[in-house]
This record gives sequence, structure tokens and C-alpha cells, in this order.
Amino acid sequence: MRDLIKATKAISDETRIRILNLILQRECCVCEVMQALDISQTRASRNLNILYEAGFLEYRKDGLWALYSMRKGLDPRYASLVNAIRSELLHNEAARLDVERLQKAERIGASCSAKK
Amino acid sequence: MRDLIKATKAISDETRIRILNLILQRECCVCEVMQALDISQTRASRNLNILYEAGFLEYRKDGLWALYSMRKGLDPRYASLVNAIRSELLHNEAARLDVERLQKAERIGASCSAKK
DNA sequence: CTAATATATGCATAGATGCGCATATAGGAA
DNA sequence: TTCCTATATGCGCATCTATGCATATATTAG
Repeated sequence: MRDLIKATKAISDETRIRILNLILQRECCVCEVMQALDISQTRASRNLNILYEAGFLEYRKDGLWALYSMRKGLDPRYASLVNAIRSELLHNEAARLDVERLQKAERIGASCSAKK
Repeated sequence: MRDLIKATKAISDETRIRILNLILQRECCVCEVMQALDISQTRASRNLNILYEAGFLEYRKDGLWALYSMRKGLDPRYASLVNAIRSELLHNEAARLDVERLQKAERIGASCSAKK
């Protein structure tokens, strides 16, 4: 019960739904999420961690980078939550633009957007 | 997007998950929910309304009673959210007890529990 | 070692949420 | 009408949440 509540809380937030949208495409690092969604480093990092803690994501470190991807072998209950999001995003224009920006994003960090 | 967030917010609360559990069994009035979950009238009414506003429930008045039931023809996205809850509750002892108390509940209102 | 960089986190704060108390509303009975 | 009852709701408060700022941590380069 606790876990289900944690999971549904995690996805009841626009920023985190947009993040899931990106990671459904491919593994992402924090700075790519920042760039694609045009949000702060703190915000990206914290919300990624919330999705991780809720059980949706896998986490690995590669040098300086923190890489998040969809968790494999997701509990069926969680999978149906993800499906709800997936079908929501299917025809969502803003979500499409986020993915478009993700494709242009580079694996360079916070200083990048700071320098702009 | 707004609607999905509203729906997931609605179900990311223990009280409301327990309420859904009851209404998945059968149509309930506010006072039955109060009795089965042993919560205040305000709390039952407000949380029922949140589930209704989020699109999960149907509402009808029968004399003094306000009757809530599962909404028919639920959007498939919402249905998969409900399924996640249903499978969560399937082996949940507390949920079973709530239903048991629901069966003993009577369609009499707030004054009932107040008189106890 | 020091410097640079990507990410995580402590703290403060604005806003949202849950709920109790009291009261309003509405339907039925007399 | 007036009284009783089931539900809804305004208000206040305690708690939770999201986020920015500043800083800590960790990894790599030199």
C-alpha cells in the first residue's frame, strides 16, 4: 500500500511525467533532462531521485554522469501506471517537443546552460 | 495531462484507496464509508468528492443520501490506474476488513457513530 | 596535490494538501 | 411552517511538497 501510494504520488507531478517521457525514449543523464525540459539542475536531480525511489528507474554512475533508465522487470502494477502515462503522452505536443530537445541535448552539465 | 495528474493525485492517498476499495464492491453512501473506514463525516465526504472530481466515481442523490459508485465507461487510462489499485488490494488484509465492516454498515448517518 | 565539472543535498520558503470544527444546505417527517 | 437528519462547505491550522540558492560530494584531468 505504501509503495503504491509512493508510486502514484511520484507520477502525479507534471515535471516527473515529462521526465518519464524522456527516459521512456532512452537512458538519460541529469544534464540532458535539464536541457530537454529547460529546468534547473536541482529540480532535475531531485525529481529523478523521486522517480528512482518510487521504483520506476534504474540508476548507474558513469564517471561524472548519473544515468537513469527505465527499470526492467517492473512490477505489473507499476507497469500499468506507466502505460497510463504512455498513452497520455502519445498525442501530447509538449511531450513531443521535449523529446525533440532531448535529441539536441549534449552530455555536458549545468555549466552549459549557465554559460548561455 | 492535467486530468491524468488529477487522477493520480486522487489515488495517491490511503484514505481514498480504501474508499475505492469499498466502492469497487458496491455503491456506497457517505455514512457507510464513514462506518466502514471509521473516519469522520467531513473526511468521508471530502475524499469521495475528490475521487468524483478526478473522474473515478458517479454520484446520485436518493433522498437524504448521497450515493457514489464506480463510473461506468471509464477512460482506458483511468481503468489501468484502477487495475493497479485492484491488484494491490487483492491480498491486503486491512482492505478485507474494511469490506467486512462495510457489510455490517447501515445506511444511517453521522449521528449513529456520534451516539456510540 | 589542485582545479574543474556533474551531481547531490541542507536549508529556507511559498504553496498545496488533509482534516477537524462549526455551520450551511437540502430533503423528509410531522 | 418547524424539527430532524445526511451531506456539503468555509475557515483555520498542521503538515507536506516543490523548488531555488548555496554548498557538499565525487570523479576526472593535469
